[in-house]
Amino acid sequence: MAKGEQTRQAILARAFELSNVIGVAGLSIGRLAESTGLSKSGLFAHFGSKEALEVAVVQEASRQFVQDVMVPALRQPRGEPRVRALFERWLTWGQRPGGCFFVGASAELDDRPGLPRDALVQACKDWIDELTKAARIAITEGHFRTDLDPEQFAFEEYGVMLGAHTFLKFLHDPGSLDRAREAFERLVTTARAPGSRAR
Amino acid sequence: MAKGEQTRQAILARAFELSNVIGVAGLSIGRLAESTGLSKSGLFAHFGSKEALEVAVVQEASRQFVQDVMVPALRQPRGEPRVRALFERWLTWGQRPGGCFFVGASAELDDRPGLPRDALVQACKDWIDELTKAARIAITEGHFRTDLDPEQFAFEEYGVMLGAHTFLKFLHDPGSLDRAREAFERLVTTARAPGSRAR
DNA sequence: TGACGAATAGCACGACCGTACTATTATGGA
DNA sequence: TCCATAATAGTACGGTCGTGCTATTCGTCA
Repeated sequence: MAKGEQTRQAILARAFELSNVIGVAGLSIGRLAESTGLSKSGLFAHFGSKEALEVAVVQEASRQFVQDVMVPALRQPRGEPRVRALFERWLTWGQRPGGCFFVGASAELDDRPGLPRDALVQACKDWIDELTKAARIAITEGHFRTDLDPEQFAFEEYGVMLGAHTFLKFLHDPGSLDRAREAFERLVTTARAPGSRAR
Repeated sequence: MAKGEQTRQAILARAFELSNVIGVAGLSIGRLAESTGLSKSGLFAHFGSKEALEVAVVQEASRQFVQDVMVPALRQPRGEPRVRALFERWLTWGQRPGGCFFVGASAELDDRPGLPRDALVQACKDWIDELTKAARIAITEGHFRTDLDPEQFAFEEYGVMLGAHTFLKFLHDPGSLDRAREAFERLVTTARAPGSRAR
């Protein structure tokens, strides 16, 4: 019983690595089988369908994202420090080979309805929700203006992340990270409460 | 002689429509042939390879983008009005079915080196260049701060566009356009020269 | 240790892909 | 009008895809 779960996890780890580079849709069962040393049918049996495999990959990506980005960032103090931690942790996440899994997968799945897309949308919404909540907390903590719209803040922050990903992975612009950080600073600066200082 | 060019153009127009929705990579010669009423081999003969077809599609997209977005916007007065026109024209362009071709195609091709990718990178760089130049002109016109970094401005503007695309086409957020406009307003506001007023 | 069930492999299938090669039809200038 | 040639169709091939069915190997518990 344990054996099956163990290989399944190994498959998913490899599948996530691969799809981070070549995309969720670009992932094929044959190639994944070859890459894991399993037979095509042996691997297939673990998921039952390509679609189920894709869903599992999205969930594996979410699991790793929560572990690597969310949890550490949420350990930071409430308010601006936490907002900053979320952004910086994402920047690191986005620098793995292939860039941010979710940004890449979003573009692939946006016109392909189905369970994988649904799972991905949920993951992204959760992330944006977290960004929004962090901004809201920064308001209650007195770090950000009381009339700041936290959802708007999250939208713009997400846009900076998308820009960072695109400039880095697509345009191969070496200044991408610096530009993203500067954009983030401008975002935070205009969000600050009058009298609140950088931290 | 004219006949061939004529069908080729018809093919490309249809190919652009299709790939705007299903992606450049998702486009297949068989499906495109069926959709245009040609035979697979008859259509193939016009391009010689799938890759050449993809390059042609990117060029067709660029052609339409220049015609629909760039040219009209560049007819606006130099400075902030032109900056605004570029953004608003893009918003309209991004609302066609499938969203902005370039945003979608960027994610598809970012990990697939080759001529189609090169053509796409060039098109995107041209666009970002145009955004940069417009911001630079706005500085010389006295609309924007003299210490504004036009490239940084373009980066952030591009990020807003990416956000608009993602929130609209992937997250299906109906407030996407308003959020994008608000983000753009914040961008322009902080870019303005002291004493320069909204126009 | 034996046996039962889970895990994996082997193989075949139909579908679609891009791309040759050849045949047919349409076009446009002499 | 005729004919060279461009434009299009027909057909076939090798490859990969997802997936079903059957056989074999392996892990685990009585």
